[in-house]
Amino acid sequence: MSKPKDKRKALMKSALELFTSKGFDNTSTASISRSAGVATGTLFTYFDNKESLINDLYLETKMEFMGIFPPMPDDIIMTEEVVKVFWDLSINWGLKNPKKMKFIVMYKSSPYITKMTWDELAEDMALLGNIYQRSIDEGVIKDLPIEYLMEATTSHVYFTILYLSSRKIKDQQVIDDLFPTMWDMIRA
Amino acid sequence: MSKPKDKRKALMKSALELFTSKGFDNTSTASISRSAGVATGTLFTYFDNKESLINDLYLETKMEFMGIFPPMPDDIIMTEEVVKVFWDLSINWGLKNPKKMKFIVMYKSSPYITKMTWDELAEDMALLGNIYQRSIDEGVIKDLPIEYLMEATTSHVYFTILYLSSRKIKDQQVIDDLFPTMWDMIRA
Amino acid sequence: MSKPKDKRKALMKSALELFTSKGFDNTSTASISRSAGVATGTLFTYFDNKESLINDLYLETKMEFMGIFPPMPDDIIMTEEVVKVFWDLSINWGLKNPKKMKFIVMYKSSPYITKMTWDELAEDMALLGNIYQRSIDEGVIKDLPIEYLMEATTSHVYFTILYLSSRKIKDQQVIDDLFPTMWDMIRA
Amino acid sequence: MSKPKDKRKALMKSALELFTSKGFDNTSTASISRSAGVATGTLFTYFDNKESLINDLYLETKMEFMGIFPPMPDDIIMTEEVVKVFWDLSINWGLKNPKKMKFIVMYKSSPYITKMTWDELAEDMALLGNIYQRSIDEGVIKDLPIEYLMEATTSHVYFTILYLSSRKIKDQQVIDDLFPTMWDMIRA
DNA sequence: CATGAATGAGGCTTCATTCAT
DNA sequence: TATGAATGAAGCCTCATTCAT
Repeated sequence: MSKPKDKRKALMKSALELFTSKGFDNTSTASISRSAGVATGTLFTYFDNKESLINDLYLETKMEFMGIFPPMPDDIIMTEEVVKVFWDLSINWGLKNPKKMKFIVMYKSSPYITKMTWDELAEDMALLGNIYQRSIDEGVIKDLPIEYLMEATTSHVYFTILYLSSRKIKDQQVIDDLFPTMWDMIRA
Repeated sequence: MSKPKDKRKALMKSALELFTSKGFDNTSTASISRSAGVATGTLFTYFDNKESLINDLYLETKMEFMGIFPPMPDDIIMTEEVVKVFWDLSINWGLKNPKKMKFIVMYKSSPYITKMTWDELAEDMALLGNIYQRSIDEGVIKDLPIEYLMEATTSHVYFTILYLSSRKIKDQQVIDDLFPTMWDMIRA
Repeated sequence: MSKPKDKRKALMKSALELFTSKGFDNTSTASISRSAGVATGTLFTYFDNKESLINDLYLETKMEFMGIFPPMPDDIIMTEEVVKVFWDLSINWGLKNPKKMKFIVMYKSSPYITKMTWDELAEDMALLGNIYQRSIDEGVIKDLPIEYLMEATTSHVYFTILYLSSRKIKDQQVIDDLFPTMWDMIRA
Repeated sequence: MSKPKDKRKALMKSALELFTSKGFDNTSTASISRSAGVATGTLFTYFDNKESLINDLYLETKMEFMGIFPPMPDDIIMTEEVVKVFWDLSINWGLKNPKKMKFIVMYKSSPYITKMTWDELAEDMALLGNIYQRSIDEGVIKDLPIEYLMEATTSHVYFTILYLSSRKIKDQQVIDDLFPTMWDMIRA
């Protein structure tokens, strides 16, 4: 007797696997079901439709990723040490979860982003935005549009993870060595 | 009467338009033909198949982009001034050709890259690689893996174009202001 | 409600009907589905593709045909009486199943024969070959290449069925009268 | 400067080649034109359509085949010697023109036979029919329906040619050895 | 909740034929 | 006559989704 939600998890897992290896459109819902060991119809008892599955998968993956960051004091500023902590946490999570990382990137440049997801992203932005603003005010990072800085750093982190992943590099030393590209990019 | 190759051009144009707005898989060959004002079969007199159309479109777009860079002396080094020239040329072409830019990015992370295209890219890389190597040797940029530096800069340029495009910003002043994120990222 | 496999049977029946009346290439999968009263896609839940449908239809038809012959003692020889039994069984089955007969003939000269089917045929041949060899050794049939004799007789039986079918002749008397053309052809 | 009708001949030749190797439906008119070294449209200046080309090709091939038989006295009878002459002529022509032979067989069991061709065949039949009738009356061949005997012999000749062709056998000795299967089949 | 056979719209591609040059 | 680009109907097949069990 399988626990309730077991099948949902299996479907999510298969979906992640297949979407990242074959792309959204070359992955049929039937293949996801098959790979998860459930019937074709079962997928639709857990998700309204394929798009919904993709969005749910994104939301949960994103939440898992956001969960790795420790709570921050309200008045934190982006010093080199602080940014290095984020860098290490992000890169290491990405290297341990390459498919999840790839999925997040794929999703963001896909036509599946819905309004809901956009709102969700905006929320993240708002929180982070404060930190960036304060850091600019303190003169520790460049005085450029906040959105630009946020997205540029995010983008650079993703890029670095993809670079290391594809070369199967896991050395902390390398991660340390690459950090200055990040920090110099934004520091004042 | 229409000039020869007129239809081919129309198909290319429609394809660029539709692929960038709806994605490769959500763009049917029929919709491309319709949008180009030709019969469904006509597309296949100019391209063997959908994949072939995508590859041709990439190759021609890439060539157009590469064509904007002036010839360089063999012993050129990546000083701030030199990098700034590339930055300006790239960003401005990207802003004038946002769809072409988007298409290039889309293509590179799609499953449509064929061996031919990979070889073509490898060639580009080899040429640029020398410049990076010399610059590292001269101590003007960071001593990090060449591939990392090349891809990171490329990625950052693309990101910046997408950022500016989506906000319809065309100011040279802004482009100048953002340049330090690029240069600081790699300079020694 | 319909019994399981009802649709498969209906598809097979329609396929036999259409293939024999219009040929393989002038029969669309859509027309088969329509004629069977199912949706276009349904055909493909029972058969991988058109070729597969044709092969399955052949295999099942061939098995049905082979099933009409009684088990033979291992040392049987092709005397006139024995050959007459085969003649009667074959012709009568052919007259009762003219479409199936026509289909078997069509299939054998089509490009749809796959390796599997060839192997299957080779097996039949091997079994029959022994009988022919023994009969030659005993001097009851002509001493000619076994393959020639086997194929010539098979071909003559098919021809006779087609001849009688197209004229709607079912008389046992006629079948008896025509038998000597067969027997004289091969007897010593 | 090519003679008029040169292209027509080239088209006929390519058509024979392609039809016999790939079948009617897997041979496009474009491929015939290409193989004949003419433009796609040119085929349609010589033939109304594909079907017409097939019929013309059949008619000409059939006439060539019929032309190999020497004129016969009006009161000829099918003695063993006479039949042997037909057998030798037919088989040898078939072995020298395997594609033409194959084409004739293909055509007869295809959906391309039109009324015109049927009429043409009926004419042949009428002429030959007299010979068969006289031979039956003289008691030299079996007293069976004339059409049956005519078609059975024709069919057996075709079969033998195909058998020998596919095994690349050209020995006159073998042809002689196989003759009794033919003669015994019909002789009284 | 789970199943999986069934649906049918829609996608890619082929090809006989036409027609302006 | 000859050309070959252009046409668009038609073919095979896929797949998200439904629904009776």
